[in-house]
Amino acid sequence: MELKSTKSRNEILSLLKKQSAPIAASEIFKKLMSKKITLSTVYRTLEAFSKNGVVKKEVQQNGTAVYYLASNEHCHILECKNCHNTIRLKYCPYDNANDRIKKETNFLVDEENVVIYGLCKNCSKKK
Amino acid sequence: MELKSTKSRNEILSLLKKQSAPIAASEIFKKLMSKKITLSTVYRTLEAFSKNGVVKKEVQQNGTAVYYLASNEHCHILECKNCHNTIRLKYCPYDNANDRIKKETNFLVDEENVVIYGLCKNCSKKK
DNA sequence: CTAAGTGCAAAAACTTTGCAACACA
DNA sequence: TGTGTTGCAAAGTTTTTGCACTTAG
Repeated sequence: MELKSTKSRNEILSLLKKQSAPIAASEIFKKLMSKKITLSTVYRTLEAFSKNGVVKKEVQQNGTAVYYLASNEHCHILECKNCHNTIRLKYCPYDNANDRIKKETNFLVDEENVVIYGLCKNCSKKK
Repeated sequence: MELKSTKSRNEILSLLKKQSAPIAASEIFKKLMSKKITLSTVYRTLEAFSKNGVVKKEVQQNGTAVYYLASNEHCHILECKNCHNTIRLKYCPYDNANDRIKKETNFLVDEENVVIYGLCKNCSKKK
């Protein structure tokens, strides 16, 4: 798997760099509409990037996948189910939990939700 | 929304009671094949149960949804990505993490993964 | 009786794939 | 030049929906 550099791939990569939260393939497709990139190319590129470790994929609770740059630092995003605003956490809230799981069961958690769903301050007040 | 008791619903409910891990709609359909229940009935029943709080739904990382009885006790299941064996946790490993998030950001986490993915003892050794 | 549930088939939403044309290294 | 990449259209999966018929309460 060589990973050639092409126009499409560069566009997709630089778009991903601009994102502050994971993005869906269809969104990428829409945002790069003017660049005439096919949806299948978007999917294939994202898959290639995934295999290469450049991006990570996460399937949301609505069933659609979102992608984000596999940056060096492991971080999490809180997304409000109501207003869809996001908060970026600068630490991993699950480190301790995963350590405990490891100690007690020898189970190695390797796939956490990067996006954590819930209600933000404002929206939880309203309910 | 009344939630009538029907043959199909009773079958699905008792099947759910037998499960030790979340199950997909297609699996329910297959297991109840002899009972002549349509796949759309399975989906509609699960949706009705969800709305009623009888079952919960979770979308896996492969994009398919799984369902489980909303039992009184909040628990988690560790699923090995390699061998697919499951371990049932009797506590919520994320309680502390969610408390901290709440304190620091006022964000109320309400949708955790019930199924946590990773590698079990044996499979993590092999790699 | 009548609102809710079901079967069937068709549609929807997202993702993958086959194949021929194309472009990077 | 040759392998990886792309476009296009078609197919695959899982889930949802419309409508006429049936059933529980």
